[in-house]
Amino acid sequence: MSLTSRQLEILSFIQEWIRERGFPPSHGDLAEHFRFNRNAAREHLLALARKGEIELSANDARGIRLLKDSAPRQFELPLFGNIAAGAPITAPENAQEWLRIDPDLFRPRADFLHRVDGDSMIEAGILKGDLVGIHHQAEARNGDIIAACLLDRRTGEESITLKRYRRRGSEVSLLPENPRYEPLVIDLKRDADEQELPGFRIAGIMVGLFRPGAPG
Amino acid sequence: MSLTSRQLEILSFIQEWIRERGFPPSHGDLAEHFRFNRNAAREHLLALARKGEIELSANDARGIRLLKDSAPRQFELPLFGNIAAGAPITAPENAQEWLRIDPDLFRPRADFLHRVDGDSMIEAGILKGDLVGIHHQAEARNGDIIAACLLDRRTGEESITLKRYRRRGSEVSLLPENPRYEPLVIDLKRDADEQELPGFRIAGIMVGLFRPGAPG
DNA sequence: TCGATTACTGTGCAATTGCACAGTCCTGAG
DNA sequence: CTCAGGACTGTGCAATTGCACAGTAATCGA
Repeated sequence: MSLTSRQLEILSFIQEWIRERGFPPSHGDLAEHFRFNRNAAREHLLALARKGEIELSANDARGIRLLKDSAPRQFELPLFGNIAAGAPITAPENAQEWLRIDPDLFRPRADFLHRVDGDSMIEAGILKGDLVGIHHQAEARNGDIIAACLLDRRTGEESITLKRYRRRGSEVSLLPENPRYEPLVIDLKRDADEQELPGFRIAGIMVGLFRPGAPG
Repeated sequence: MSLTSRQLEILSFIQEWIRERGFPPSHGDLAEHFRFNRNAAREHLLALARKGEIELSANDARGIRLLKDSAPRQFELPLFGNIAAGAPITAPENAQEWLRIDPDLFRPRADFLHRVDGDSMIEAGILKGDLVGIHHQAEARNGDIIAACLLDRRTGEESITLKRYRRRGSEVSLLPENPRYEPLVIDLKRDADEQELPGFRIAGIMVGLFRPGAPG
């Protein structure tokens, strides 16, 4: 039995709440957040329990247990796809998958993983299919490997690409680590003004990688 | 600040309770189980919070969050050093460290991690300092990257090295992925007989890698 | 058109719950 | 000996909380 979109909203909120605080929300907490009646909260919980998503413990305050995916998210990282239209590309609810890798194994802490889809960074030891750990931050130093977020203004689609970062004045170069590829140069002044250029922002810096599987 | 034995009892009970039910116990639940007053429960919780074991959310029913890891070892991998004398090099009790990475993220499952200490595998995208995931198995196919276990018969020390495996008859070649290094060739027949040669066995095959930190 | 389901509002109650305050008993360090 | 801290008992209160019951409205397949 599948969930309605509203029920999925409620379930996601409960998961998020538990991850953040370590204990489930009460009926009142749900009602306050969604701005509905406490009884509406109760009925949603009953529906989620009926559909096997959660288990309710009768008469116990916050007596909610997540049945699916009950592992603590505290030690997991979200993996994001390459392209997002509309919603921000690195919003937790858009995660393709959650991998049980402790974010604190990276320095600084990783906020999400990104799958590398080409061989443009091969000389930095980053192969196609590798999952790179990214620490969310809007600025980078020269020489950092960054997850660059490029916006195609015609389609509204955002994509993430991994490149070495170099900035001179208002000119940003995104350098591949493979002689067969060309650097991408962006003029921040023009980028801010013109509509034809792809919008650019730094999604974060690379803080490590995970490779599931041996190389060829 | 360390816990008293009583406080440890209480903390263990809370961890167990959460694992079983998915939400923390109330003061009353603690009081009922330990057959003491509800206020005694509260004071124990305050003590645990003071000592940094838990975090309490004021006025929230069951507002307890565990701060230190209660993550099951199930989702962790041991990291082994390079050299072991005497005891088998990959015995869990000799682990340098346990890292929270789900062994099942690798295919096949990883049994331990090994830190790469040179650049002999650089062309396979494996850099110095990388942690490679190894699946325990005694045999390998040609082309597999293996963790080779070499025994120095004079000192009794075992060391692990990562190489690509190739076997022709009784001749095993351990091939680096770097033109500046030479292959290591072992004759299995002579290895079994003579005392001067280093003993060789396959500790396992590489099934992935983890790199904490960005490259240069 | 009917019934089922979803998604709510509104009210009320009894039990649960966190918390405050007042005490007791014991142990170990200064 | 004193004093602090741990480990409790006991009481009381206000807020929180789960839950029951009574409705409303919209949607949707039969």
